[in-house]
Amino acid sequence: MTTNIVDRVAVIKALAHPTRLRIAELLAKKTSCVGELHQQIGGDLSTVSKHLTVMREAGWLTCQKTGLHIYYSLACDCLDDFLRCVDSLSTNSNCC
Amino acid sequence: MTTNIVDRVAVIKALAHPTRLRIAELLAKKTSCVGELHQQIGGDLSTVSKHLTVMREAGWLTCQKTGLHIYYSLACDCLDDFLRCVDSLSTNSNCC
DNA sequence: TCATTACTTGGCGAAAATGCCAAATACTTT
DNA sequence: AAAGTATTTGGCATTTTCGCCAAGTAATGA
Repeated sequence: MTTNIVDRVAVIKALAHPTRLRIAELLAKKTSCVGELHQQIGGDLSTVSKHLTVMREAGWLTCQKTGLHIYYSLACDCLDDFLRCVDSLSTNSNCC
Repeated sequence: MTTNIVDRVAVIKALAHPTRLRIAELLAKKTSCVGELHQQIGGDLSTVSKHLTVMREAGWLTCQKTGLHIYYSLACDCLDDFLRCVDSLSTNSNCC
């Protein structure tokens, strides 16, 4: 199958937001439910929930329902590689 | 220095667009000027130019002026790793 | 200097993303 | 069944992004 550029963009876009990137970092450390993430992040709980939906639909997260809680986890083990690449890009370009 | 989440998001966001991702792929194969990229991509030339500015300011691109042309190149060697991570995420999540 | 080629910048309407509130759903406990 | 807890969904105003057009800048050549 051909690598669809639309799917790729959806994945990348799902991390192209400060709150969602923060969520990814938090979930890389510890599987959590929406309420726990909300405590770290602030703002509206429903906003956090919607960010989680975006990330889950893009493929970054898996989730598991246990009683009243829904626990979210990072679905990949490549976030460090991904961010290593991101951090390697210098913003101060000596260009034309 | 602390890794600033705002800078990271700017880098990620710069690739979170179908045309810009396409540009990254094209430039990974071959250093090109705006006109050459425009031939591959279509649309308005000024739009392509603006996408290049976004990518350059984020750090993805370097550029070099030679006469009338401005040649753009990928500034990193980690695009493959980056995309490998992106492609590893399955969209069809078997979640709640 | 004038015309041409290559590219960028300004501006603006259209589309998409964001965040908050209110309401709805789902499960548990009493 | 009713109340309580955890989370999602709907809706909407605000902000951001996008793409095209027109105009501007920069280097080259006649």
